[in-house]
Amino acid sequence: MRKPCCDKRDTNKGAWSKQEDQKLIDYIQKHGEGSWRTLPQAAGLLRCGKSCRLRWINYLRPDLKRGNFAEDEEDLIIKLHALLGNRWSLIAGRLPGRTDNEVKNYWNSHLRRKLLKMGIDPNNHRLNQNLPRSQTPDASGSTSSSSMKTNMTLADKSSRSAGDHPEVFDAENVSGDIPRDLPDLNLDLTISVPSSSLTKVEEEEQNPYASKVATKVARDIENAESPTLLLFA
DNA sequence: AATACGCCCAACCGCAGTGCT
DNA sequence: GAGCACTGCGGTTGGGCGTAT
Repeated sequence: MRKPCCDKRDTNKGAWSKQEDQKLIDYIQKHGEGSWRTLPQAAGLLRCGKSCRLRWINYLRPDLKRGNFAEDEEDLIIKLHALLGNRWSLIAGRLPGRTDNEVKNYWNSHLRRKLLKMGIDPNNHRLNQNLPRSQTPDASGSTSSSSMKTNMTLADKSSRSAGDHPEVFDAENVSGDIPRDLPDLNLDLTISVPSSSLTKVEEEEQNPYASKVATKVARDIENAESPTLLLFA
């Protein structure tokens, strides 16, 4: 039996106060991230380490981009979800300043619905035959989303490489039972990790978190069995 | 104005992965 | 190799808020 991550009797739960936020920020600015288990006590917080980590990553990190998702971010999420499924941390890793939680919430509250409205099954990114397609305004192409132009190239490529993501776009099936007016995902993924002329070390100094995520994403992509994923590299 | 309803998002929970002893 | 501690991830929950009735 695993011990709980903290003694729940002595920890606060629920929304964070400004004072708690400030304590956490101050502590991390002084000592850096990590050691989440011991951090709360060291920082004088009555919180569980996991809670501190989540608060920092999802809300307090200085490099976070707050506010609405841009259209190109939406497109990218849809494309990445088609390839990666619900691997939110990987998807968020390609969206500078966005967190996995934010992406996940945005997907569940906006993008899922948007795809459904367009007659696309958000789980497998295939056209849902039970839903009306052309009647819906979005499905007729009124959407300005660049991802919905007709282009099957990458989907074709990915068809044999879905590998451990059977839920992803399967063009082999598509060719058989999906009509040609399929709104396509234009999986031409050209967005890259924010680049700069900085060296890796300089980059890490300026933005340690983004750098860490970028490294992890690159590693995950390299390790991915699916050749499709190499397109991100 | 009061209530019901639906949506959004921060936070929690449990499990899996990884590294250390 | 086993056991443990710690971290990270994805699914889920619930409170707050806006809108509809």
